[in-house]
Amino acid sequence: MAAVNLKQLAKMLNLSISTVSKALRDSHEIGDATKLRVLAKAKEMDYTPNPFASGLRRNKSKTIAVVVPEVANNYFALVINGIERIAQENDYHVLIYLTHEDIEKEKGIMKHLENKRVDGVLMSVTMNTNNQTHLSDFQQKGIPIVFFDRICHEIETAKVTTDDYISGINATKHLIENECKDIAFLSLGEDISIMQKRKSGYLEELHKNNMEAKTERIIKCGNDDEINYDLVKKLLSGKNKPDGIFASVEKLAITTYQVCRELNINIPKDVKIICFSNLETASLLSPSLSTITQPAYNIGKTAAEVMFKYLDKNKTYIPNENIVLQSTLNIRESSQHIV
Amino acid sequence: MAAVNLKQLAKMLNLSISTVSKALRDSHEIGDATKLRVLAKAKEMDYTPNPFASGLRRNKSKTIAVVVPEVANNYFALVINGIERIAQENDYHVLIYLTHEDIEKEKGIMKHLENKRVDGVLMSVTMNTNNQTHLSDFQQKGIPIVFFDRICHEIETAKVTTDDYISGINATKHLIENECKDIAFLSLGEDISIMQKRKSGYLEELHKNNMEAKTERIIKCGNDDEINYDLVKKLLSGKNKPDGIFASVEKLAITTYQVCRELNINIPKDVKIICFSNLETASLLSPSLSTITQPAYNIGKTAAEVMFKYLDKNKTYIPNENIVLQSTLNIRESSQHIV
DNA sequence: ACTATTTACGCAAACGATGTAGTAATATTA
DNA sequence: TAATATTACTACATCGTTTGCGTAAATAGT
Repeated sequence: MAAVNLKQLAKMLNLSISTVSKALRDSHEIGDATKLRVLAKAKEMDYTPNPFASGLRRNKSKTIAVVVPEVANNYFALVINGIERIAQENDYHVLIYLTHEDIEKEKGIMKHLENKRVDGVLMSVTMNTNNQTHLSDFQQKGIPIVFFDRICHEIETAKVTTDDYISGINATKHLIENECKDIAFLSLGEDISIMQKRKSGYLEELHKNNMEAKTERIIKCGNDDEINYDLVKKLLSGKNKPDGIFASVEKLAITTYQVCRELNINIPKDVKIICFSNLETASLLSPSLSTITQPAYNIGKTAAEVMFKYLDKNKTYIPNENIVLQSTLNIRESSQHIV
Repeated sequence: MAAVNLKQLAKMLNLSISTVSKALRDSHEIGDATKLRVLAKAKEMDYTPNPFASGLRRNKSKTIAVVVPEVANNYFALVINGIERIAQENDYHVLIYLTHEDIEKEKGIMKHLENKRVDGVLMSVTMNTNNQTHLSDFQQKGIPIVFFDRICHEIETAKVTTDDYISGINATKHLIENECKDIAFLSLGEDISIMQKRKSGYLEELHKNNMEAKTERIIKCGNDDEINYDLVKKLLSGKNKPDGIFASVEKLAITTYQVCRELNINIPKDVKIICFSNLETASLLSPSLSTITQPAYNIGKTAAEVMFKYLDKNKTYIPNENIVLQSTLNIRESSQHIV
């Protein structure tokens, strides 16, 4: 019942503690016969080393942390899936922390992690993270960070993102090709780089098509669904409403669907919609939702792989590197012009 | 930059290590003036205790594990959300492990956790967990488990579930009231208790209405989406098809929607559907999906609260307790008879 | 004034694993 | 055969905290 430790194993085998320890770690200092005896006994006794003792001694936690805004979100859930897969393969454990888009919570979490509880952190910052001192402070403590998607440019490390600028262009272009003359952009916050890029793509494509980029068409949504609902409702009320909507994140598209339902606005006839999304049921919605889909699972997998590449080498410093994966455009009914 | 430890703090303050340690833990053995000095210096130096050292010494990890089949699933994601909330409140950390419905992986994970890496485990077993020796073995090591939703009856501990039997009855009753004469039940595996209960409710209600419960109407689906697709396709092909479907989990309802789309079967005219689901977009599907919705966030919250109730008291043994929360029935288009 | 108690602190032994340095015994080489 | 190298092990200090015990000084009790 009670877990055996090295001391007890050693006594059983009439060996010293260090011999047992070395035998288990397959040290060249130990004879083959002894190694076999030790291994057999360890297996019999179901010995597994105490993670706190070895963590303390070796200054290694065999644990990484994932810090994300939320988990009840197809995108982040898939990312976590990918991370967990790689972590299991590397015999690592995964701690999860949710910021709920609250920068104060993010700061608190990073403070909590500073004491070497984890060997590395994979993270996507909150929509409100406009200051990175808590992140650079953290890095100073010698724990590496790898960012994905919602990255922090100012921090020197590896960053895994998707081709958001191109995707922004493509989505906008697609709406324009489907006869949209007045396209609104639903943004989540405005500080984070990913939003800047998506918006830049949108603005660039408008410009290219000699379409006016009106500031009132850029809606700064936030973390409160009700406020977002009102913002979108306001956008779509009255006669001067857009005929196309580019939602920068999934939940804003869902909100838009709900608003359209309330206001009896027909998608795609009255307004066309496209958004970034990993929604499984996008094709089953009414109407089916056109999406730019990020390779979420692979983003998680890649971020974790980069992290382990350095952890394996015991390198706590990760040089700047931008890994860009491609999103795919899935055209469905919500964005298509009906002839 | 480098983290300070007690020894360094002690030297700075001209105190012994133990005095500093006790001061920080607010021991009555230390004078108030000294406490203040220590606290101030600790704050100044940004001291935070090494979790491995104190974990080793106190045999406490301040960490719980969540073991679930998957995370890219609205239900489990919400549960994790609830758990994480309570964990943060209790100053605990949350490790996450995914079994992907693989019982061997589940066993491996439990083995990994046996060495006191965590103070407790919150879990939902895989659909294939028909044997609980790895779980009772785990419990024997003195680490408490709390089950939620996919519980293991044979293990004595606290279990948080929903009223699945009643929900099974209500869903079936609803379909019958909407003119269904031949209702199929899509099951996920058959071993786990939650499925038994949902199925029992279904069978009971059929019986009550003098409807035949044909075994070929109980479809045993599994973890492979393609196989499930074929099973459902077979069910809905040919003339002898059911006019009602009760899907025991969300993903099987989605599969059914996809099959119906391929086979040009009209929901709800040709076949009515209801399922257990936490899908945010249920009301936006075409047709909108009737669901039994479990209070996922609260399930996670409750399970975590029960766990901490015992962890706080340093009790590793949790007596049997069944906490049952209520699901809600959300009737939408997919299950309604059109007059 | 002398013992008993309280206060405020330090010493040192854990916790369990790891790794360096040391040591017998055997094997190799000049 | 003596000097050297190798093999196979053990002893011990260490990682950073916690905590039981000891103790000197201050306070209280008689």
